[in-house]
Amino acid sequence: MKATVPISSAGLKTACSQCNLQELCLPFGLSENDIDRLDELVGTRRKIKRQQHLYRAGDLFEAIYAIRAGSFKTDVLLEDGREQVTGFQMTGEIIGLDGISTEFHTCNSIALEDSEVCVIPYAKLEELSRKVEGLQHQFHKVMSREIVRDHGVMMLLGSMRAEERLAAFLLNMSQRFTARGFSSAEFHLRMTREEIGSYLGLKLETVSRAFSRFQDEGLIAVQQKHIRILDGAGLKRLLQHQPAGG
Amino acid sequence: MKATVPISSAGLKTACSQCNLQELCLPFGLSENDIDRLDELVGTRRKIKRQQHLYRAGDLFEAIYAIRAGSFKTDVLLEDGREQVTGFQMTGEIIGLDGISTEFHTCNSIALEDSEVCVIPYAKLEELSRKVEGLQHQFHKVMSREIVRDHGVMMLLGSMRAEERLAAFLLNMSQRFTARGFSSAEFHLRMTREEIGSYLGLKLETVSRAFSRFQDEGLIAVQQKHIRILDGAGLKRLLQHQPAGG
DNA sequence: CGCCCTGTTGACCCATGTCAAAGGCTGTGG
DNA sequence: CCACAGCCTTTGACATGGGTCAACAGGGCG
Repeated sequence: MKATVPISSAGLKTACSQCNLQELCLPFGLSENDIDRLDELVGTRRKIKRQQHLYRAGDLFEAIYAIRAGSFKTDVLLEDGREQVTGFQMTGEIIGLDGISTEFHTCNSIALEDSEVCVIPYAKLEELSRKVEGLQHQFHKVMSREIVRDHGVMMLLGSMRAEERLAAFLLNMSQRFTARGFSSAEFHLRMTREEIGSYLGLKLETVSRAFSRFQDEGLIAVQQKHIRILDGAGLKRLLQHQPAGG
Repeated sequence: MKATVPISSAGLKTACSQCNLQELCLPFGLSENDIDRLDELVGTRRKIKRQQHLYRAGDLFEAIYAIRAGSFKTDVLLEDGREQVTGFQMTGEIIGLDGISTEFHTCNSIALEDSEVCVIPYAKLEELSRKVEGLQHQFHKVMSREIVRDHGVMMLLGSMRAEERLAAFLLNMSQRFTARGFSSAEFHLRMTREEIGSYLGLKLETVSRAFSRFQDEGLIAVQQKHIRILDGAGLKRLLQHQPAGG
């Protein structure tokens, strides 16, 4: 039952103007006119199978990517094998920005499920954003938003205790699913407990125990990767007034 | 003994083309010609006294700043009073990038000593970087470098133990002092143990103890904020092969 | 000169890591 | 369609790194 017509993984033409992810992606806030010009820019799509790398630390940087379907994690590896997951990305989000700095990627990007990205050649993006003010501004916002997000993660890792971190994580996921038109109360996590733990600076057992405790307290219902939020306000309450940890 | 001629804190004209921090700052890599055009852009300088804010979370974002003299910390505050220091900045570094995302700053920037910054009005920067390709590229690199740096901090906070964090911090400071023409082996920290601790996700007592242990082991000599690195290789060794912590 | 802020050190404790075992899901091959 | 293998998750028992609390010391500024 394989596809009888082999489809080149890099052969599909993309069109931002046709895409229903506009609101979440690089075109956000641009005029129709400007979005049409973006179409020139975004070259091809690329399919990435679950567990495969979109790029690796050390790869030459040539393009940034907009996630068209699926989801990814980015991570950094230390020589001794320790892994730090630096983020989870969903549809409409832009990845690869780390590569601009040195012309080489500094982290790995791995698909959490079969996924598809729009390839945005970076040289072309710079060129076009010199002509299209709205694009320039939106691109800067995307980068700045990444910086702000990173600061939030630092806050999480540097100042919050295990349960606060997980609560913040769940609320963040919920909000992002909502923005994509999915239920805010019920969703399917694509990553393992170990990956969540790495992101949150915790061991997988600690993550698992925190899930169990949340469930015992009636805040959520967990079944493997399937999460149902029963008491979002309760989760939010966890984020405040906690005695400072770690 | 006050200055007899009152100097407006915002009245001094800046010139990148004259500045000896070029190599570390926004002009890096630009042609002489392009740097001359930067001079139009960079409006004024502003002096900030020790402990004063350059901007606060919630302030309207209008400009980014290049540090001309002195040093700063940036931090994020939680409602319950917890503070996370997100970075320490030295001469030539650019601060304020967090504000692009929402038009409002999301963190506080506080001078660690009497300092001076060059004010770079953001609207003008976007305008000029549409005309000057090199400036555009350099600005993007600055933002990307901040993202990469943040990932490094996440690694630190998420995967390293207390002594590794401090060793990484000291090596990083050493390297940045070197880049500024100061000794790599001997320097003066501008921040308190508490601020270092907040940055590294540790309590001040833990930072103090780690300093003492490093001293006992002959890796460094500490006297208050004055640090002398005696065995840089030893510090580097601490960063590897450590059993994964926290 | 004295106060206050910063830093150091000790004793104790707790949150989270470590190690271990077992159960459930999923995918694959027979 | 079933059985098996491997991964993921959960849970328990125990260990420990770093937090907490407290006392004190040094240095700089008023």
